[in-house]
Amino acid sequence: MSNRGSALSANRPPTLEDVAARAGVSRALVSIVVRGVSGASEVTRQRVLEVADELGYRPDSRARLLAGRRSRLLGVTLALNHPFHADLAEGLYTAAEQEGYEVVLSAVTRDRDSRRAIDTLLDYRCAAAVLVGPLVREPWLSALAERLPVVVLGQHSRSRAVDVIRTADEAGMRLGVEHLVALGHRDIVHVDGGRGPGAAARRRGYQTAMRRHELAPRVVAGGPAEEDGAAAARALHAAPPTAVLTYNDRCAVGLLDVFVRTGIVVPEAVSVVGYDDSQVARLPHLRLTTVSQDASQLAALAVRRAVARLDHEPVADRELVLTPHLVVRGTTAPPG
Amino acid sequence: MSNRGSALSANRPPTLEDVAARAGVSRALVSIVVRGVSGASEVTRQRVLEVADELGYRPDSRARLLAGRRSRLLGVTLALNHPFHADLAEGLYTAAEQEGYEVVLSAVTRDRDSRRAIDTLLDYRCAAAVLVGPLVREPWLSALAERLPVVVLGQHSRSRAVDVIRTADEAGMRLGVEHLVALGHRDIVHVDGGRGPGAAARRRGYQTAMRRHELAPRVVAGGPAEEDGAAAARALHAAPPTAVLTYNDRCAVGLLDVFVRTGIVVPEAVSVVGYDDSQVARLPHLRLTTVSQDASQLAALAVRRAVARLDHEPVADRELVLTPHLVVRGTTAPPG
DNA sequence: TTTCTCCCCTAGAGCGCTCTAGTATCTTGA
DNA sequence: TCAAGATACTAGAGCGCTCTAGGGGAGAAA
Repeated sequence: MSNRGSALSANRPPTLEDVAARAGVSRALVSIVVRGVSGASEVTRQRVLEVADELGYRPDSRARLLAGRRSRLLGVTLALNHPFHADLAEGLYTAAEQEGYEVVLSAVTRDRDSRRAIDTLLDYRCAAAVLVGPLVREPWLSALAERLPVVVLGQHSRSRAVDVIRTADEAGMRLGVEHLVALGHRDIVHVDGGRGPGAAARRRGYQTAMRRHELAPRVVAGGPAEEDGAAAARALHAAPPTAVLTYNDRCAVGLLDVFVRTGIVVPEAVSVVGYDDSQVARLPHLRLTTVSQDASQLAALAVRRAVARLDHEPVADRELVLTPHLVVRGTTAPPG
Repeated sequence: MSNRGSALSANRPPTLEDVAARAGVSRALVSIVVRGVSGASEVTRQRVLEVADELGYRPDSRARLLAGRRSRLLGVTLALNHPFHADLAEGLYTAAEQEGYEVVLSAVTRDRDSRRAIDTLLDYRCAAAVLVGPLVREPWLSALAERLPVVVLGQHSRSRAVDVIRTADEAGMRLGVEHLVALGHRDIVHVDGGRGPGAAARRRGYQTAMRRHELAPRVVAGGPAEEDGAAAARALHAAPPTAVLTYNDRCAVGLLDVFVRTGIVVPEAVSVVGYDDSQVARLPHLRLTTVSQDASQLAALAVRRAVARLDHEPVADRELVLTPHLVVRGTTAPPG
């Protein structure tokens, strides 16, 4: 906002050199001050910061990244347009900042696959990668993990080369089943996630919990998106159960929509439980009962883990599994 | 994948220097080859590329960005979790690649405002900024535009300092109104977007179009999200119109949901038109009639404009306004 | 032959920063 | 009094690349 009277050429943003010249100290000292490390007297520190502010100095990320021994850059892949990923990304930004790291996002889209997304991160020479988006297949994942610490966030991975931070999907489904059973339901269907991340575990958790209550599991093919839930709802129309647990919230939304349209009243006729507690679940007109994964905690742990690896701290377990909890809202009730 | 037998130290990724040494040429020549510019014979070009591939060489973005005169980096702000923004981002990636630019995303979240997001982009010294996410207020926007070319994408801006690529919101609403009028509707309500981007223009477009048909405009307060549409639906319950145009698709989804729940059948009792043609509108169970903004074209034009500014090409108009078109799906029909 | 091009290639500076090694100054203790 | 240690600061190398200036050799023109 100021920049007045300085000897800066043209429109070029001020550099350390400019600040140093104006403050009458060396470039190295300014570097020390702006990084906030020790080695400068309080008096000079103040003066340098003042000058920096006056010139509108902002450190150049590229140069900083290039010069530093450790890169302090966290690469994140994610699928845009996925509410839960958005929640995680939000948490990652916050957590990374607290640890003194920067975040660079790389989106996975229809014509930009995970490998492309990861390559971009690699080109930035980020210190560690957090994979929120779809994973790359095994030989690639391990190869990646050889180059930098890799944290898989929010989904399971067989790979023994990466860290995994996720919630216990089986336990989550059990919570859902138990809630419904406690309400008096016995005819409980699971609309699954097919081959989606975590789908197998959730299916398994559902089946185990059902058997524990001596109930017959009934799985209907679903998927990760609204349309999959909608399709499942239509498939269920002939013989609707009294309750449904879906693979995720988006799936639940599609299912709910078709239910409502076809005159199946929720929760009076059918109870519905989602999974993720993403922002849609909290919408006042939906009020979806759902299994909550604490996105910000997951994100914080992922960042922590990445930093731990970078600092070569000892890590007890590759996999960190959080216990989810159930958020009861308006889509579940005793069977009518 | 190879890297065998090279004299590379430890785990350090190969550099230009490594490739040059192995190929027996200078660093500069390798640079020429990997950048794909002229100045190398076909024979050496092949050999260098072979060696580069063999070593698994990938250029270091940080260094490349730092050394180059022009940065070839396009900064993009966006709100995660907004379907239309995701569509735009997807288009930006594709378009930027074609122009030989890289994209860096900076998310705007609840505790990371637009200014923070933009500062991050600035720290990367990107060549130009494309603002998809919420805008910063005026003094800031102009100040930003003084430092680099700024393209506002998908929304209006008063600022004369920035380029704007968007669709004609007024025309879009007129299309919606005209479609409904042609179907025989006369009692048409607009659920508006409040102070959201483009909301004023859409409201105006609706009002103008209604008056042109000698119909009385009726605007109900809405907003950008599902819950706003839902609230509007409840507000309309006492005296439902025969048709509704909403501010955007998300708003329409919330509205539809409440309509369906309260027994208002769409499109038989009420027709609904959304805005954006985002991915939700295309969901098979929704099949939302909506005003389509061609995200990939918008994105391509935004990139084109940014590059034009960087190349100092003459630009006719600061603002480029595309004509939207209507996508008729299943939520509109003649009044019952 | 000489000179002028053109083509292929290299040397080396420099982008803005970090970080190691070192210098100068000030304390402190015996 | 001087050595020993802090403390405050600086010089300068180097991160991996791009890009300008220029070298050298081959072929064309004079």
